[in-house]
Amino acid sequence: MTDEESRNGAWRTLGEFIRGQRELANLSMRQLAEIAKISNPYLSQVERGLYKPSADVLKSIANALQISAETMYAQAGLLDDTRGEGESHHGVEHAIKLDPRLSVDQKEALIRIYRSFTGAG
Amino acid sequence: MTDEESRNGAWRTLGEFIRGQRELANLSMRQLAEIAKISNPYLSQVERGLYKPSADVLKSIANALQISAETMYAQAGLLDDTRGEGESHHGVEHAIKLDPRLSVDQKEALIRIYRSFTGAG
DNA sequence: AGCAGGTGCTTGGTATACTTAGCACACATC
DNA sequence: GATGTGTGCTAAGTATACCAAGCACCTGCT
Repeated sequence: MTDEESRNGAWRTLGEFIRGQRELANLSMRQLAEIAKISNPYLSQVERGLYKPSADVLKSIANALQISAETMYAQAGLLDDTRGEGESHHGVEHAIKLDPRLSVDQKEALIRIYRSFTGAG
Repeated sequence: MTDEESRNGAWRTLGEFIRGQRELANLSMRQLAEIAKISNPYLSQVERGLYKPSADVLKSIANALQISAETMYAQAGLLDDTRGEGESHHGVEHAIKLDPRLSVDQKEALIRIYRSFTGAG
């Protein structure tokens, strides 16, 4: 649910944004819905801010409108937070955390060693 | 859309990814759920790949785990991933090499350990 | 006047994301 | 042994994202 923002917040403008992009691309609801593989009534409701589409659908729509998914998520307020505040300077730690070849224990070990080298922080 | 892939595809690994990050952060399900403002049973189901969380929830979890929403979406396969995963195993070594806080010896040590963990190649 | 094909929107239902209550097991402390 | 607190998981319900069918309106055609 995440608060009441569900209905008032960025989702409203997201619908307007989609409608704008759709009209800009000279597509009817049915056309866009067809391409994005969603139903046209649903698209209608999304554009009027009645529903908040899932990221799946969002990506599909972005694709159909030939804009990046990132732009879409940004408009949806899903990327907002201060651009990687906590992690931006953790190049090594971040890379370690994301490495699928390492077990959790191995990650912990590596990070511990890394921090001992850099003096924590 | 996402017919069978809904349950077999990237969503499975997303759950594993979340679980890994959670354990790495030394958080229990209830703790993480508390921070991310979702219920712990739901988190359990997400981690086992039974459900695909909405972008909203995904962002919330990412936030709670102190990783960027983008990384989360990339893992979920929701971002036309142009980057992020390609660096998966070169990522760590590369990040180590680029870190200005590490001495050459320290870099060599870390990389050696890292390779011993991954079985090198 | 009629119908054919376009537009966006409403209705009613299904699938699934998500929650609250509670189970089953482990490890303590009494 | 009992009691309390931790863990993850199950069951059953609610909320909502999403779809198929169809309505109301407009425009052009014959």
